[in-house]
Amino acid sequence: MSEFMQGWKRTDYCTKFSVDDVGKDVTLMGWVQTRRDLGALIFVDLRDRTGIMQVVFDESQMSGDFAKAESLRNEFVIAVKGQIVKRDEETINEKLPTGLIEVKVAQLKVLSKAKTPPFEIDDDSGVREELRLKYRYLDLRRPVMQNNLMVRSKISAAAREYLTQNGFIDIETPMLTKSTPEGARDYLVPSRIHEGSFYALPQSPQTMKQILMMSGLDKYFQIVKCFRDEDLRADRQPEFTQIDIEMSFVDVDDIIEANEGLLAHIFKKTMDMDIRLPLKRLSYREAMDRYGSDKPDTRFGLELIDVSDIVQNSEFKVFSSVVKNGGSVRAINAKGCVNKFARREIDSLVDFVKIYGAKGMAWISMKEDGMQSPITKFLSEDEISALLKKTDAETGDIIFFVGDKDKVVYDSLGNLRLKLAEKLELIDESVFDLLWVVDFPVFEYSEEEKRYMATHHPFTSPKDEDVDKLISDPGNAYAKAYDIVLNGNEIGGGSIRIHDTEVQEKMLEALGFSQEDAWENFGFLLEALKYGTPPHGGIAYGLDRLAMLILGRDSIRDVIAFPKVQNASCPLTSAPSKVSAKQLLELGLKVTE
RNA sequence: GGCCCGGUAGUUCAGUUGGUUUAGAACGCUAGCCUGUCACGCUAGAGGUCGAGGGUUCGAGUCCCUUCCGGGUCGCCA
Repeated sequence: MSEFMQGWKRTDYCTKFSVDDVGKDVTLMGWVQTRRDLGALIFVDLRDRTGIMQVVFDESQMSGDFAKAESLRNEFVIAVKGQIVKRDEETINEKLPTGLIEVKVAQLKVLSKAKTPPFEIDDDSGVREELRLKYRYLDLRRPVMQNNLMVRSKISAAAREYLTQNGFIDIETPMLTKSTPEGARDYLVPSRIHEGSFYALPQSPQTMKQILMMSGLDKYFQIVKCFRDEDLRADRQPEFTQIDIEMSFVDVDDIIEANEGLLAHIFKKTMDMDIRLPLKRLSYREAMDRYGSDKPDTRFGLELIDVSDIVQNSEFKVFSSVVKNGGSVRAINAKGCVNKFARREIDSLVDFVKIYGAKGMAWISMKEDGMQSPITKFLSEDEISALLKKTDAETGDIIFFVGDKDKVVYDSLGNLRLKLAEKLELIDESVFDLLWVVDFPVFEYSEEEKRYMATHHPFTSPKDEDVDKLISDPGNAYAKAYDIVLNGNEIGGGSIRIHDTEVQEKMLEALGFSQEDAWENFGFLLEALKYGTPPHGGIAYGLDRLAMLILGRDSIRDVIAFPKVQNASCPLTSAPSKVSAKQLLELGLKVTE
């Protein structure tokens, strides 16, 4: 049976002692990391969240407690009373920060025994994640995971500190709220009182924070959980945390400026890193044309080159027809890669771009003994030399070409660019590359739904000069929207919102809402707009993703204490689960097997 | 929903062309010995439905089919 504390008080964490404390009587508590049993002498590495202290049990100097010491096993929770002593010269452990000292134990309490854990609690255990998540409490004992959560805590503390000091008010918004069309699928919560009706968990507090601006609260922030019932990814969870911000009487530059201050504060406080302000800004158009992505990683080159004009009248129909149909042909020059990619690897890159909808990928390999390419035989000499000139092709290079609709070209080459950079190890992992992408289009055309969809969301303000284009020329309307990008990852995004009823109604009309639907879904917002709305806008950061990048992790799950796996279940609790017939009946739901 | 990768002692893995015995190794675990270990050491030992089900075969961890689980990704994520 476990022993009890019985008045024992922990003097301090295991690593808070040094040679200055030699001779002191202390009480330490923690977990048994390892035990080294030499017979009449037992060493235990005692672990807590700060690290390790070696404690020594010497049979000749302990009475009944020595038998207890012999029974200790890994992950037992113990309390020891003893004296800090200096280690002999030859027994100093330089690997431990506390390696100059140890605790000579006089008394031991076994506060809790432990089963043998299913995996070892150390940093380099490459244990199946499934198992780690099932026994998350053991996984979280690992120093690396404890550090992840502590750094995450520092990030949110730094954000809270900066925002509070700059006059932002922390306001909570409801978790049980109204389902909205557009955007992600909602998590729904059935109402007991209103049979057949549902609350939705918020995808973001978007409309609420706008209403707070209409309420005159001016500067708002919240570090808040959001929910989206969509498929998971390495950097996407169904519930995640946003640093959500909104300000009144501002335009794009004001928000960007305030957020650069916030980012600088976070990087300073969490990593002691100074970031150079103002940050780079790229327009959406430029980002797409140069990098094929609206979240470009600009830590390396391999930029896209538009060669549409060269091939638009070519006999090579694969290229000329896509240009005539409004698409484009673009290229990436993989400098000096002729000898790095064998034919088989080029073929696998061709397969790679097919993931993104490309029907194929052409290439010209600039070998020393001449060009090798599946397409040069279809092109005229003039076309070939123009292509080589425009792509700056030299001996040793491989030029890749994709011709298709712009979206496919951007997706394929944008991702090929990242793939090449990874294969060629072009990325300096120690660099933090922050930039703004601005001037997003208001709409994207959805082939699937045969209508325009909001690139950002339906409350995003068009640029002042593009208001009239919402209906007349939606494809060419640009928005006061911006994303903040870190190393090729979108870590936040926002916009100036529409603060005018008429513009908001036009926007909803352009998105295909009837007057009636618009009012049914967003009536509360449309009505509120009419009562005096300040120009306002804001931003929301993905805290999990930011923490992941700052910590250099590949998975968002490593910075979330209790994440869900790919099928959106929780291995620890087994959520989601069946509920009782009684619970279902109370909701007016049918009970089925 | 599609595509790709994976699942073999508690853990991480090896397991050749389908055939050497009772499917191995390391770590972990159990027991014994050990007063200066810190990757403690030494000795002995336990531990397996090869994810599951079906099939082919004289013979399946290995080949085929189905299925479950995990990871990555496309679609999706205003």
